[in-house]
Amino acid sequence: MICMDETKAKLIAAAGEEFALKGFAGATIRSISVRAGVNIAAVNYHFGDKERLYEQVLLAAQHQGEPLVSDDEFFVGTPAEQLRRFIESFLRNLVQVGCEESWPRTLMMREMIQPTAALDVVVREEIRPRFDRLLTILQTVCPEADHRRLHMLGFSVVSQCVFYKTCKVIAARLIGEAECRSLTIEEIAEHIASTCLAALGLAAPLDAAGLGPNEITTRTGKAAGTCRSDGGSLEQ
Amino acid sequence: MICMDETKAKLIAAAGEEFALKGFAGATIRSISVRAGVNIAAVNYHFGDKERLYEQVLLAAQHQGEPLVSDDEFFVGTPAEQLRRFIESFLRNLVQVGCEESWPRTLMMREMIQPTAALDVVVREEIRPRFDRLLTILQTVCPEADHRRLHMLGFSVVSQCVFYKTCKVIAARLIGEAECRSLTIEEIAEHIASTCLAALGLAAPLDAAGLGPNEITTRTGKAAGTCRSDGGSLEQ
DNA sequence: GCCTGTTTGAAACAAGCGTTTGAACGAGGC
DNA sequence: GCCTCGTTCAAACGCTTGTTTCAAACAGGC
Repeated sequence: MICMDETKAKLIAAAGEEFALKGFAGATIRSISVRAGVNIAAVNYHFGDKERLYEQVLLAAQHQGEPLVSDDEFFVGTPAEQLRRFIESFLRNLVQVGCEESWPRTLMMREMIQPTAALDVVVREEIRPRFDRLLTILQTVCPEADHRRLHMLGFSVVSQCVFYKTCKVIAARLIGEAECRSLTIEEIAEHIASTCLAALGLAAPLDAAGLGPNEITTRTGKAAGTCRSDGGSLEQ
Repeated sequence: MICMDETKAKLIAAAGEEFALKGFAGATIRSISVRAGVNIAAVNYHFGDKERLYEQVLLAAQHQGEPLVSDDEFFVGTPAEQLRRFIESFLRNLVQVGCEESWPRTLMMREMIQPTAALDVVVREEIRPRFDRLLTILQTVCPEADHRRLHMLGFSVVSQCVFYKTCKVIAARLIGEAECRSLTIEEIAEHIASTCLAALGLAAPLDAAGLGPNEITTRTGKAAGTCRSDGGSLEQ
């Protein structure tokens, strides 16, 4: 009884990376054991079999992100400010969890293709609370919208964030590895936030918002007629 | 020499579904052969080995979607109309290709997690041409935007479409299987298009656009100060 | 120091994998 | 009719997989 918990922890960490990298079927308990630096039999001794190891890995991955802040901490400032904060923390949480190319989120992507029972748990305990809060923000902005519309609005917000995780390899091939790596979380968050706020009418439209305040009224004629009298400042 | 091409085609179709469902490592050439209704040895005879079968499947998947229309056919109407058409055809192409839960797109999702050399080919021949056209539309709308901004704008558009494929299982768990299935491609496309157009200043903001024209000026005070004098009609 | 229960180690297990084999099959040319 | 060539088939081949085994190593209680 020297270091049972240490062996278990090493196995879960190694298995997380292996499963994320090669998938459940592709990863072997031999390669996992080697990566963890423990004996093959340890998997069977501590977890029973490969499948139960995978379950434990998913449960562990679930708790790797930032913990949910309290409602009082979350709903401060204007809806626009809340949305900005939501987007930035969501984005940050997506990209850099656990590092090693964020294996908990990669595992999540695999669950989206081939869901197991663990996905329901993660959605219930991690994803839905955050999504409900987003819906609350959106409802204060669009009190007339029905459920379907609110849901699609919520999807519009999260989809733009999730994209930079799920489609990263394609984005890199489209705009080049260099430019893709040079995009900071702050820059992306700022873009997504101003896009959503502009769509919701809480900020000036995008082509104007991207410029300095002095240039906002000097557009070249495309989309003429749209009002942008307030120069991109946030309301409320 | 009875039906060699037929056997190859059956194998590729069956392998596509199996690889999409279980991944490269998870699918066995035995299960593929059974699904195709051919002998196991046919895989080795026609393709050499499992890996080269996978390559052929990806190449075949690539040509399953709608073919690229000509520039003359694509760039008709106002930029707003072009964007609407792009979004709807892109969305339609994403969701219902090849049916059987769109295995070519599912295979693509697996490539995003574990890219092979085939991904570069697909990006070069299928994805980049479409993305470049989207950028062209966006550039006519935002002539002042630099490359980085245009790229992020493009990502904002495609991400909202891609979401309904990549994150479908989570979306279904969030809003319920019933509501998720009831969302039509037309409805989603309309939502995404009006979101993007509103963000770009080519349409009225979303909360207004979702209502009838007579209700647009009677909002309840949230986000007061935003201009919506033109009542949601499209410009240009 | 010895016993007890827990944890590790190297080796072996059956099962399933991708792949190969060699015979059988069937259509066309002579 | 017979030979040839491309294709299919059932069976077998190694090899790797997940899993099990059993002896050795270990800390703590007496």
